[in-house]
Amino acid sequence: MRYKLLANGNRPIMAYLIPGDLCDVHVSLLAQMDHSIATLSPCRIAYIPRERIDAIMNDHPRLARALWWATLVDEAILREWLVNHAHRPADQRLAHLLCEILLRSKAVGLTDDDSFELPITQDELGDTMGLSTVHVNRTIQHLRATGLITSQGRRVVVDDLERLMEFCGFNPNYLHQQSEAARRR
Amino acid sequence: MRYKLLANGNRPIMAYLIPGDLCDVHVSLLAQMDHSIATLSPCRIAYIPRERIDAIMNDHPRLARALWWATLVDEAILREWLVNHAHRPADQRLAHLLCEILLRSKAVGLTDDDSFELPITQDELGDTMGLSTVHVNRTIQHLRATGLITSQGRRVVVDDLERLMEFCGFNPNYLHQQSEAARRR
DNA sequence: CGTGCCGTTGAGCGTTGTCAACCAGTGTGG
DNA sequence: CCACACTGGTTGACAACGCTCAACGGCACG
Repeated sequence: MRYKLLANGNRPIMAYLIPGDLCDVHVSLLAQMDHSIATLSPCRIAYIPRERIDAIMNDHPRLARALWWATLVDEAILREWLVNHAHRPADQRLAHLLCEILLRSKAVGLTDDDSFELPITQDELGDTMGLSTVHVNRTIQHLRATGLITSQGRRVVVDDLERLMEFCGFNPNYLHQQSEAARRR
Repeated sequence: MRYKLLANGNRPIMAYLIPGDLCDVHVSLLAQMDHSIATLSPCRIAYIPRERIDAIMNDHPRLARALWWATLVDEAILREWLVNHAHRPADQRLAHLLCEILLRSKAVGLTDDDSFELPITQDELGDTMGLSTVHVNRTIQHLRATGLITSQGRRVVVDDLERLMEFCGFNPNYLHQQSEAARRR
């Protein structure tokens, strides 16, 4: 995850990185890091030396383009989070976050029939959505009561993805998950 | 500004573009636009054809790098907005937004001794920060009463920037406004 | 002199936060 | 094997922040 530490004791979480995501191109381009990165579960991490990125920029314009593309997708996700945090009530906010995690996990083959492992505590969900732990808990119960999700321990099951997306106004286009062919038109 | 239109009638504003900002590199890289762009005041806009961007990517790695850099700064700003929207109360949220607009305007020479024109209605500020117009109004009055800002019509005057930044916990590092020399280290 | 936009104010309500406590599961050391 | 501590989830009561609804005033524009 990406996070910051605030003077008031809050620890806002600003992004979840799932397997396959680039996490740190910033380091080679920006002079200083403006946030921190931490793991929420055991991770395997590939290290790409700065010189390698430089070399790609110089000699491989198509790869450079792809890297830039990845940054633009991250940006799109951030914009959607912004919308989600500031303009939707807690229940839709949580539902929206779950939809995104489900679709992104699915894209890398980490789901099992619209159910997935969520290695995130309710406290961390609160830090992500700007809600208190208590309210996150009640919101989860609300979604369960409405039949929108089922959860056993860390496993979240979405029985009817269409309905969940409908509930929170989820439009997946911001994830830009089309095939490369479609992307180049 | 960048904005979206939601089914529930909201119109979240996700970014303000000030003179000199790139507004639309997305078009040449992402297959579809996931948000809209509109002007809040009269603007002069430079159009860069898609082929020109392609050419830069292929033949001018240093320019390509600079474009990518600009994207990363946009991303950093989005992250900070995310923090601001989800983790600060209304008064600090507004103060933080004003600090950012002031610093970004100052960087392009649009300020006059820590005062600047803000061509944004209270309604639009509400759409930006996820607050109702009424509450934005009361928040502005609160900042005025505390002596943190003065405003005459569209003009906002910050008498004591240090104090305003202190009030909202503003850390300007996310704007990455160092000189190019510092940036390359 | 109307019309419309923007800012302002008041009253009442609802969502969410805080505080405090309790419970279940898990790992640890005696 | 059993206390013990610790983490994460759950619940209740109450307060606060921010929203909605409704109305009004100033100002620009035609």
